[in-house]
Amino acid sequence: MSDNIALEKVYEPVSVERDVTELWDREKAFDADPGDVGKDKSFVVMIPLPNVTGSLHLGHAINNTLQDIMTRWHRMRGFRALYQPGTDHAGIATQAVVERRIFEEEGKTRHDIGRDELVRRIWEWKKDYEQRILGQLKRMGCSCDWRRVRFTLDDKYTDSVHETFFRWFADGLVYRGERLVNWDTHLRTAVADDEVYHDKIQGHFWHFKYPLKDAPAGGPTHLGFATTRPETMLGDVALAVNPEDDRYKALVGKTVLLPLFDPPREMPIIADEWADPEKGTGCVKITPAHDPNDYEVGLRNDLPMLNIMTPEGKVNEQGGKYAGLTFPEARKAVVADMEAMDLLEKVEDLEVDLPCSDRSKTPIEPYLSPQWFVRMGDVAEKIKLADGARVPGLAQAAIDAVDDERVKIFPNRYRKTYKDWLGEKRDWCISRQLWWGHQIPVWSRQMSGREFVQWFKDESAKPALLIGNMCPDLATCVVTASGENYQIAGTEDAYEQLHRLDEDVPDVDELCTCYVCIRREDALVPDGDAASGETLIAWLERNGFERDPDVLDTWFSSQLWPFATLGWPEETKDLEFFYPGSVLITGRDIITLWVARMVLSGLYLRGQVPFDDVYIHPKILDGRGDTMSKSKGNGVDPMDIIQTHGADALRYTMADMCTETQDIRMPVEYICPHCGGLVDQAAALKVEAQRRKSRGEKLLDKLRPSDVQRVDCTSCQKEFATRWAKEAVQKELTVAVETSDKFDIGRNFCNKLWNAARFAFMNIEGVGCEPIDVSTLPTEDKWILAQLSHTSKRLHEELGKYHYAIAIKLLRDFFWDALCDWYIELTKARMRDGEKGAEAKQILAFCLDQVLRMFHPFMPYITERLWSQLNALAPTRGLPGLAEPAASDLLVKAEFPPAEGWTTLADEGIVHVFAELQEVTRAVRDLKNKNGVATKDVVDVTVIAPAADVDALTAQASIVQRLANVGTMSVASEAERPANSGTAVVGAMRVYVHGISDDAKEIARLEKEISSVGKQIDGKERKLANEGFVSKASPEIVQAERDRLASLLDQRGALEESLSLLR
RNA sequence: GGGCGGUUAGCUCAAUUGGCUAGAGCACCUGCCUUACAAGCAGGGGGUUACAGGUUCGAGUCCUGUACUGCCCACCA
Repeated sequence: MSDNIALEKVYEPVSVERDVTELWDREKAFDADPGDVGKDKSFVVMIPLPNVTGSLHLGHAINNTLQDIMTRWHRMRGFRALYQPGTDHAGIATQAVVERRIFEEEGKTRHDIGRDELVRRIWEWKKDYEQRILGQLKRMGCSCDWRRVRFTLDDKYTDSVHETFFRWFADGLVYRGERLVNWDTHLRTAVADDEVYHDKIQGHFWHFKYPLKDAPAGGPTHLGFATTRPETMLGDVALAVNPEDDRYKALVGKTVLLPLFDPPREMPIIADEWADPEKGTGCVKITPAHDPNDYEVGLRNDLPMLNIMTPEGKVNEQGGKYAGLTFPEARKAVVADMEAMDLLEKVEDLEVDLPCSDRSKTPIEPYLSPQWFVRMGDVAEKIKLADGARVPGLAQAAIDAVDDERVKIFPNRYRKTYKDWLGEKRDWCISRQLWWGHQIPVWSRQMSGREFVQWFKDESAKPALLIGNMCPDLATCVVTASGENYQIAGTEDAYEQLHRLDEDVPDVDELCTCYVCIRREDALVPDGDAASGETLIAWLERNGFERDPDVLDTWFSSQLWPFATLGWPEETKDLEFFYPGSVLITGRDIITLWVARMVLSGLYLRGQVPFDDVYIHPKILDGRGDTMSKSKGNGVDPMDIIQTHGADALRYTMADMCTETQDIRMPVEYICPHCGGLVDQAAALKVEAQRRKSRGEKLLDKLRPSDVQRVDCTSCQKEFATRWAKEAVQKELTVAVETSDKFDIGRNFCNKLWNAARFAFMNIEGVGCEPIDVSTLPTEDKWILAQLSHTSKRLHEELGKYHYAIAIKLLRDFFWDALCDWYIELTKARMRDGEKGAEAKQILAFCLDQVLRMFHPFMPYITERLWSQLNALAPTRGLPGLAEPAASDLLVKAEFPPAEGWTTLADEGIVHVFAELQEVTRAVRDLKNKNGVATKDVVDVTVIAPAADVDALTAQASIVQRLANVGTMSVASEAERPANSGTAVVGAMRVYVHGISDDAKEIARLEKEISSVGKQIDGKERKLANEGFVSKASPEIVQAERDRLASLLDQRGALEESLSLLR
């Protein structure tokens, strides 16, 4: 071995990853700069921005690995590839985490410390976790352009958010509405549907009746109904029956009395489809302000929306004598009072679903509260997109984009998820009663309609000037005024509308709220007196306007990710070149929340879809089949895997397991810090569950990994801590690293690649780059080159379809099976022979060159390291005139093997010839093995083959000789079986391995094989005797079956002949 | 409740429009420390494709139903 081949015998990822990272940093390898539109090709992957709530787990690792594979692949294909990094502020999630922590450590709530202080604390948290996340991404080898890191709350990003809000506001797509929201009475905030989970609890089903007013003679005096939530009866405004229900038809329009009030509240009996005649009495109470279905009924029937709840979850002044009670107290009181009035008929036990807030774990209440919404449905006069196209509505625009395949979704089945959800066209509630996020850029003030008009018309009042002077730059603000009878909105014609107002304002004394939406926080009052330099915001606040305290839903900002990161709303070079992007790679859970919204906002704001493809990848599950998540505490830190197996092994394994249909199960093990033994996490959970049971604890749910703090090592019996343990426990016991033996696959593979390269390096130093005549090459050379070409072509095909697992398997098979196990083994002897070895060395160098290029997107570190070694030892590589890949100092920027393969090398015929030789080789090896002959022992072989093949086989004999340790191999069309030979039949050939068997053994073996072949023959004969098969199956299939039968018959003939000779 | 998946070797997964003897890796068995690699090499055993029907010359693959199981969405007066 030459001195400059200083590679360790075993691949050590730690130092290699460190060195290669330095190299890439130094060379600015991932910097993506815009090129010439139309001339240069762009490839853009936007990272699905991780939340700064916590650090990344393996679920992110697969996501980012798959993104990086695509990015690196395209970069090597000559695209200007941008992999955009960044993080999400993740509103509710982050605020909740920090709040919880503050409460645990200091016993203070957010109200104790105040808005500014809480936000400051969250920024600190963010700084910490953003750094950790970016560090994790770097260590995983993600080739992001690190100069471009963005955060959804940074200043420039906030400009994009305001711009979007402003445009939607101006177009009337953002509106203020009273809506039922999921109200968290503990956090005093609305939470999104997806932040609500449902608990099953044991509840009751109360059957009550309300008395009828003016009950018809002889008719019913009361109307029965049932409820699981009696306290909401305080908000009842009607009873509903089904219009088709004959029992109640006569009562529709009559009045019932709600006797909990004094005097009793009178309510109509209405007909509405919501009432199901099959359920209960067929009569249902309607509480529009506290139930989503009743809300719809209320809208349809023009019922009052009677809110009976305070934000804290108590009964408000609408609740009469119940005001001030909490909802549970009100429930008891209502039931008691109804019972006292003899209006309670019966109580059933019923398991009811209780919606709970994911954040505070307390029950949520449907609550009527003012919120901001984005209109998703179709609008009357169509929406104008940024490119001028008109669409019926935002949701429809996004549906159309998938329908006509401007956006292609892989796998195809997820189109349905996307379209079904958008098809509902539900308006999007974008306001959140939180402190962490983009505060809504709207200031408001109450005033009378008269005052409003006066105020705007007053030339000395700034907003009037704003509107009047500002037409060219209306950009800065839009004013809408909403009252019962009028509404001003829009930009160009707002001024006109305003002036029309004084003529026909119907009720100018009515109070209205004036909302002013600010486009940019730093916008100045354009009053011709610019020297004052007062900002609009300051001006508004000086004039009694107050900013909306709410912040925007976190998805409002993340939907802008594909262009906000590129400088939008400024028309930057980046935006021009890198938008639209190429592919979005993400998990299936955010197809609706994120993907759909990026498409619709991309269309609206840019006139183009944000990406061509969407690839949805499998989920990583733990050993029990649960998805990995922070809240379950079963997420494994990729750093743990990188520490135990290396980043490339992590990536290799992820790609290898990434199939089309199947989620990825990842059993987790702790590595005992004392003895290094592995302890199964699932088993540790069982032990913990037992421990708790024996302590008399009741376990409602199965335990989560985060519930386990201490584990006894099953090998050394010593105790260790998990990463979920309290700090004191972590200090007392040592914390165990988590791992999974799944990653052994990747680690083993890296080691193989490492060692194959070491072998090559020992042989190829200074190898030339001479013209080669393929036709005169030895069979194995032609074969490996044909396989290489084929592999390159197939690799492109599969990666193009996002078939990661198939792609990496192709590569693996080429490298390990073909190159290592056959080609290198075959050429070892040649390599040592200076003269004859030259060609083999050149081909080996070329193959290694190609293998490293093809593997690089999957395993960037190890391949980059080996690449520099290869460059040092054999700087010129290729087959002149046939295959001449461009040289490159850095593999990360090297040219990828061609999409069509190396067509000059694609000799399909040789592949079949070689396959036969492999069969013979295996047969000899098998016979030796079965007869207890050591692999290295040399044996003689006789092959009996059809006369036509004898010459060719004789010529190729050396392949079998070299690989199966064969001394002499004689090939003939006829020969006697040498005494004590082991016999095998391969196709039309008979293989005798001399002197390794005895007749008795051989007879038994042959009989067994004849019977096995016989079974196959029977099957084939039956099939071919079948009229239907022969007449209906395609001719090629039938012919193939005939050929196969013929060869089986030959084989049996040969076996039987051998057998009879033995006897 | 609606939708989308899954159920194939002991384990984790493949199997391109229905068509060679249903394939890999891990684990297991046998033999090898053969000068790149024992994280390796050479061989081997192991499957009534969840169950029940149906379509077809032919079904892991298509259809119907059942049973588990996972995810997404909606909702339960």
